[in-house]
Amino acid sequence: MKNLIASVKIAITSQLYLKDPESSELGLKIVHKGIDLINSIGFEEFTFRKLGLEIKSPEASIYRYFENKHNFLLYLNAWYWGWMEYRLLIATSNVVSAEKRLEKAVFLMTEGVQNDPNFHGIDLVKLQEIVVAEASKTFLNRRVDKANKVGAYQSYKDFVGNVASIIKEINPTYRYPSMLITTVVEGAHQQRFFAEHLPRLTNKQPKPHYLSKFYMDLVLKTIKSN
Amino acid sequence: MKNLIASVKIAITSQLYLKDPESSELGLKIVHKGIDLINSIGFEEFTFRKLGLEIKSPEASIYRYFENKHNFLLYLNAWYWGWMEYRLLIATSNVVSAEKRLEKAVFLMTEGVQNDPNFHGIDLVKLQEIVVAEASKTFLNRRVDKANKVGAYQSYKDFVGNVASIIKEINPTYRYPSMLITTVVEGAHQQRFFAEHLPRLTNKQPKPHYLSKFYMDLVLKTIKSN
DNA sequence: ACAAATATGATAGTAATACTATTACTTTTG
DNA sequence: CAAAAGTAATAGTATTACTATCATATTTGT
Repeated sequence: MKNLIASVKIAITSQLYLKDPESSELGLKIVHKGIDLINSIGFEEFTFRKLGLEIKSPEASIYRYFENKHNFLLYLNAWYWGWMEYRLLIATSNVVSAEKRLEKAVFLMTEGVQNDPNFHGIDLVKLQEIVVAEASKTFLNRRVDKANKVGAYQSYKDFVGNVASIIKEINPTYRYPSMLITTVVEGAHQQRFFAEHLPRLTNKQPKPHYLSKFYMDLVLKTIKSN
Repeated sequence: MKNLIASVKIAITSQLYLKDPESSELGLKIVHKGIDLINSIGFEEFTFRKLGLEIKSPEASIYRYFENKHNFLLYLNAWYWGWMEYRLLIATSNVVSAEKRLEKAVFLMTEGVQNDPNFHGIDLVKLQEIVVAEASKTFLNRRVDKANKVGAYQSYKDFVGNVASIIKEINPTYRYPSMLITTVVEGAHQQRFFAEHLPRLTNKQPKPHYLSKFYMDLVLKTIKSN
């Protein structure tokens, strides 16, 4: 088997899979084509049977990697936030000004992937679209506490923790950094969805980066005065 | 049949049901017990078969009122926002100061139902819990455009429109009122959920109304300066 | 008061989903 | 080169998300 592991590997708790999908060709195919399929038909319509037809492998083979489609979505979500942590690290290292680092973080949280659209063979544009449209389903259900216990949301928490410490640098007395960050992350996702489907619930602007500007303005005003 | 319609009726597009559930005893039972059941087992686990067992009526009878459980959730959501509009109207009428009206609106959007817990026989505390935990599923799916066309989100849009016009009164040049409001509404829902299940993603405080204070502060700072 | 319309109950049936199980074949590896 | 591990092929099950049919009960208009 050729080496499938590149220099940077996104670490994901082994509790989310039965067998590491990055350890075999079939596993990688499941992830890559799974992203394509969820992106094209949506998570509700997505089944392992359909994915099996796509990759020309039986449904049962996919079940050897993931217990069910919910865990597959948890896996993709964890991978996404692991990758976001990595991007945050790169974007902020060697930047002295905390405010500049915060700006980079907000940009990452609110804007779509642009360059670097492929990493470890994963289509990052599609993966991000999945996270925007489906990620809230990873926690808005009765399995959330169990999933949390096995570390399903660890990389998301770490990301939020990292941005929170930037805010603490800027204003050490500010009491709600995590609340503010998750409001921005989930808010930005919703606004992007609304802009496409329910425009009256948002205020789409023609100018580039209006979303990150809106949220950056909101964050700075909120944490600075008082 | 006795009169089931009280003085104020929440108007809901007839496209969301096959037969108006407020027009019969069975219909009301479906709605009341349906709220109880979704609240207790979650929307994924909820089926019309289970609800049928609860109300001792066959599954098929429920299908005469709602095409499927997704439309049932849309109906509950529409009802909730219709009721919120009504609450907003009551809370803001005869209040001269726009800022005071905005404060009341933010309070409604971010705090849990407290008094008035029963309206038309509907358990509003449970209904609100359902909206917090499940409402995003009403639009985060492939049927959103179809549902939007038949007016499923009308009362939510109206509510947002009403609050937006208060913001416009305070700052007529502010460009993102709807974006700001939906960020607050969806954000507050998420924070309440996080406080219970993923505490590291929020900053829960022991003091009362910390959520509405956080969001009121955020809104005022955002719309005022500049 | 009574026929017609309407609402509900009882029951059955179907296609698809979300899995589990078994056995056979094919690679990889020590 | 044999044992172990991975994959394919196939079949089977319980549940879900409906649809259909027919009998019975209730309401309604005249």
